[in-house]
Amino acid sequence: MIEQELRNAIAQRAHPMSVIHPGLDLETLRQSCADCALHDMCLPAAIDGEDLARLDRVVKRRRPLERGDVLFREGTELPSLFVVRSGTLKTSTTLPEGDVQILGFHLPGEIIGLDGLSGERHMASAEALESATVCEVPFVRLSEVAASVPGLQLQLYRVMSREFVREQLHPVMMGRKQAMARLALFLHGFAERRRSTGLDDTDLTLSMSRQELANYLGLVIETVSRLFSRLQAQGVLSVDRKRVRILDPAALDALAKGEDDGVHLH
Amino acid sequence: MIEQELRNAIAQRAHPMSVIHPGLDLETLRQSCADCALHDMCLPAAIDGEDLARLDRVVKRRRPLERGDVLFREGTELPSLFVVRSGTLKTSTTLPEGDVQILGFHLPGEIIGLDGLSGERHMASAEALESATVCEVPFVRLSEVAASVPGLQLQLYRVMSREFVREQLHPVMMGRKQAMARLALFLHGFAERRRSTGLDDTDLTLSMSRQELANYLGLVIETVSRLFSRLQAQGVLSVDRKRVRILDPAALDALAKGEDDGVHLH
DNA sequence: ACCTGCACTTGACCGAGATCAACTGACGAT
DNA sequence: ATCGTCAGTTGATCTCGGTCAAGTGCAGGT
Repeated sequence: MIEQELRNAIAQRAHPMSVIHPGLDLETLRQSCADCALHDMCLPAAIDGEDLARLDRVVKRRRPLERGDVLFREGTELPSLFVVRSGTLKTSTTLPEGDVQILGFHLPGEIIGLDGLSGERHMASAEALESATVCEVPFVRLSEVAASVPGLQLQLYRVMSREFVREQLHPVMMGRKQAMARLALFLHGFAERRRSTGLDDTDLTLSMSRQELANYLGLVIETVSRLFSRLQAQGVLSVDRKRVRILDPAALDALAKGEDDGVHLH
Repeated sequence: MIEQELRNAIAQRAHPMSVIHPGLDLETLRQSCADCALHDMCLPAAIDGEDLARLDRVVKRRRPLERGDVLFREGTELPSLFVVRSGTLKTSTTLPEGDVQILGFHLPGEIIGLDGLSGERHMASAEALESATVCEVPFVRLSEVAASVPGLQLQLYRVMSREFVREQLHPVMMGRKQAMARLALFLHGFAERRRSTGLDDTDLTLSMSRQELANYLGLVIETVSRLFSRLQAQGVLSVDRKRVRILDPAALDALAKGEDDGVHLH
């Protein structure tokens, strides 16, 4: 199955090791939307022929990012959408009180920059957590093309809606859940998102720091650390720095639902 | 200033008393987008002439809703956007674990139903908290018109983005803040949203129950009750059932920022 | 006027998670 | 190799908000 092969290809590209070979990335840069392994989850889904070529023309293939590189910063004008092709990025915003809130971590195949689609400016910043590659789609040019390609128009709405719902539900659930359920939910979702792009869903590399993860989950770093220790002690995970292996997915799911974690305190 | 007069008109319409006179609402039903007091914050902003007339043709003016009436339910197909013209509505969704989460309360001038813009089905339910009127815009027809009216297209993106950012930030802040800051933030935002449509921003009628408010804020009902009592004791609010008067807006803002609330415990 | 019911308030207690603080271990520079 | 730094872990204590329980007061029905 050719689609599966493409998925394997992107899986390799997404691996941190791959960016060591610049040749691979140059090849990526030349690639068109038609050949992209992410094709069916990205904007060009259900588009082909001349319409696809028109979309392809407004997509900029950007050069690889290194850890710490900023894709865009809050307040940036002329916003663009970005599609993560490999690596991991984080988006964050500055709350009115001045402290930074991490809004999400973004894996290959995911779209970031929707916060700027009012056409004015980005409300969030995006930064690479490791070596990464992205496609850029300037929003004004995208909406021009979309206006005359109904399929793209629809897919754009669909993608926006998908993100809209995801971004809306996640923090709400986070706010109500116990600390353990939040972490389990995050790990579960992380694994699932990897699986959906054909990556290994049991052997995870958390490219964000404990601090960043804690911030995202609305917890303090000490709590996150304790939770990882507990999950390892219970045999649910094996944790070594950023490398996390899921040993008991069923137990993780149960914890994510806020069920019994085997530690009774009363 | 004619615009101010229109704002006063909508202010009266939004008042619970007004719906007792059906004549007023029938008049509302006949109104076109061009005459609407909400014109400049709604979809037709920056559109006029023939384009506005085309938009007007796809807008259904719905009959008044009573408390408890459901505008749409999760899973509904053929989703529409709705603009609140008077009254208050709530949107809610059912979390995977089965319990209901209130996503927001919606005042005149606000748009709900964006969760369904993938064109498939609504992810949330919307229900009137008191007598209310809304305009309905079937999403498929809106996107047809938008495709050929660049100004509407842009405004649609802008509105979606506005909601996107608002819905994204609020729950995140809620998840991190102390209980008092959450309530203060809610009251502050509520007052501000009323002011933006020309309504009184110190004399609030919270049409949702304590239970609904607690659910929205991620707190239990007892905590919300205690917070109201404390705010009244501190002279920040005067609270009488659903009627809340803001006596000290500055203190409320300070509390919303998570600052000292005058009660030292150490 | 008197129940009855429901929304809300108030109080007593307790536990999950924050805070403060000390410790460990990986990694880079000298 | 040794030090310094910084990320992460672990422990002790405190506190905010949840839980459980009792009390209050408005509203609708007979």
